[in-house]
Amino acid sequence: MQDLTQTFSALSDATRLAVVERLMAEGELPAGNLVAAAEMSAPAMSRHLKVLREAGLVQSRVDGTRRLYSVRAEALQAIADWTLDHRAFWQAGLDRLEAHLALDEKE
Amino acid sequence: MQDLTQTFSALSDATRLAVVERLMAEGELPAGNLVAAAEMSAPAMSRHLKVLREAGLVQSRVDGTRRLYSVRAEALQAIADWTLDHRAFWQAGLDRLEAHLALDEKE
DNA sequence: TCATTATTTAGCTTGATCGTTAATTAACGC
DNA sequence: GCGTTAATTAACGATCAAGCTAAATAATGA
Repeated sequence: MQDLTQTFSALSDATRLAVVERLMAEGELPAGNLVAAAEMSAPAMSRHLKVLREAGLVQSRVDGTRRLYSVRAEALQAIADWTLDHRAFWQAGLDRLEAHLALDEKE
Repeated sequence: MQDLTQTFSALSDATRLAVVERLMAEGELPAGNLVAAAEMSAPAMSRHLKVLREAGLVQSRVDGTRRLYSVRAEALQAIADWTLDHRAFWQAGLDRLEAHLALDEKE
């Protein structure tokens, strides 16, 4: 991973954010599957995936003729850590973090 | 606040990320102070502040001839919430979140 | 009101980003 | 090896981001 600005830059595009969210929800997916979901040519998606790769947000592995993409936890950790470092700011008064975690417990 | 991509886009520039971090650390500051810290013309910084304002990351209030800028907690919350929504991903195995919070306790 | 200080807006230039189609690389099965 | 499928790279055009200088706006204070 590099600096946070590169991570944020990678996530500043709707297509790329959607890809990351989908990979987090569904796990490893081939590039072709991601192309099919986005209304976009394969080369365009390939370029987006390259941006995500270079930012350290996703990784790919070869599976026959396909390339399976998945999210790199470290990159997400970096963002989470940043928000936690500045928790004093967004946590004003009531403990939102606790509330959020409590919500998870119920699920 | 709008969508997360706009928030991420605003933070994808080193100057703007530095401004946000400084405002979080030092609180409300006049635009001129932010210009002085960055090696950049006043118009350039003004434009950056506009981007941050439009993304909902900062707010400004008038103080005589100056404008005092500060961070909007809601925007930071939005990012924190997003990471927490996908906590299952970056939290792999050991509880990093707990570790981070425990660190805060010590301070 | 007039000069000063603080900040933003306007106009311009340069470089990056995002999409397209066409061509290339890589791995598989026959 | 050859054709097929999957994905990337190349090359191009259009739009957007970020810097600058100069000009405009806003509030203060003599």
